[in-house]
Amino acid sequence: MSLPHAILGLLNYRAMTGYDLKRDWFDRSMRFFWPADQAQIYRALERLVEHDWASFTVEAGGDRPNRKVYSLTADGRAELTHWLTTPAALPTVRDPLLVQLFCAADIADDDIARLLAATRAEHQARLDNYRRIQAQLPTLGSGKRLQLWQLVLGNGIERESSYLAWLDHALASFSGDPEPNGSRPTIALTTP
Amino acid sequence: MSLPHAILGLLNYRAMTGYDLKRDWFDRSMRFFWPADQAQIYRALERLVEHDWASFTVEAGGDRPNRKVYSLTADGRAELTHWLTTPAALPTVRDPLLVQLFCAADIADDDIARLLAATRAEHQARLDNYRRIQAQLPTLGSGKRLQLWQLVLGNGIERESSYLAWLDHALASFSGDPEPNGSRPTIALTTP
DNA sequence: AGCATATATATGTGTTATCATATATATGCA
DNA sequence: TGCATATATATGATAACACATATATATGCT
Repeated sequence: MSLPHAILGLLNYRAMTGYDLKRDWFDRSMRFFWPADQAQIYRALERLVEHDWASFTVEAGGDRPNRKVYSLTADGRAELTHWLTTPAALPTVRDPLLVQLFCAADIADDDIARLLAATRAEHQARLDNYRRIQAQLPTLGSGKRLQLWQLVLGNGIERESSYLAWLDHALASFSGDPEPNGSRPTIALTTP
Repeated sequence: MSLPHAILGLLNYRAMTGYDLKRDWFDRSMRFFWPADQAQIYRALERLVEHDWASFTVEAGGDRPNRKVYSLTADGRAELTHWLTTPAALPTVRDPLLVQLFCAADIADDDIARLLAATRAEHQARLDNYRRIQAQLPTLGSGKRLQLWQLVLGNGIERESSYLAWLDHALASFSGDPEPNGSRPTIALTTP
């Protein structure tokens, strides 16, 4: 049930339409740690209203389509506070690359190295993107909110950095070249 | 479509029933990077047969229920090789804790610290479990297969270690105590 | 004797997630 | 003029995942 709660959390910042939620939050930031498309957002809003966690008022939009502006009810605010202070289940890991490696005993080292290199490029791109966002974060908020956003972004940067370090370790053992030493952080991948 | 391919990869090791797949692979190792329950496995096997990537023979099981023993067809072997050498889409990140932190501006630091500490305990347990498995891995395989399994497990260990480092950083900024220095690896969570 | 567990497969159902399409109007650009 | 894009909501369809239950038999434990 994280999507409805995520939306509660965003509506707590300000009252919004489904369109606003998607454009201002899911397309920009939420998608990096909880993606949802338009259809999911509108259906989640319906469910929030059913639970009486949110309500909406219709604003006739002159030339534009009518806007359904959603805001939290008292129940919704209580539910949000409860959810925000209750530990959630850990995310399940589901990584196709690990499945591929697990089953790759019959694949040539060269092919494995190519697979790793291609994956590396995508993780590097992700990390670069996170760093670009990090550079402009301070212009988008301040105070505790900024602190929290930096923390969340920091998780992504840490995650991708460590994935890249692991990929480099893996690449070193499947490509002909010996592992260049000193350039990368050493990681503990062998039995202690 | 990773689950059918994962099963192709396992059937490539040896011909098996759905029950074997679950008991010997999904319950033990696959679940750490591609979980699937019994219903999903049996339905995936049906799909493999439809695609003509696998076929089965029925073994009358005397006292036990009949066994449908699945093995790869030539097409299935070709499909597996192709999949194993083709880069897959990166896993989507969907982490409830990050949603909670992103929306936690109105929550007291103490409550945030409690949330982080509870999550920390679960990630620590995961890491401990990975390390236990790592210690006994060499008894379960050898050669290239062992090398690959160590690599996959190393990914989990690296992932959880780095998540813990990030959590410690986060905890330090939300609990009263100043961050004890020197005990933890420094991570780059501030703008360069 | 009764109960849990193991072997083995099958199906029903609900929830989430993804993708596509429908509707209606306004603005800006080539 | 025409086409893409933005504003705004709604729904249909499918795939993937999760959870529960059904069936049938054997063994081992208390």
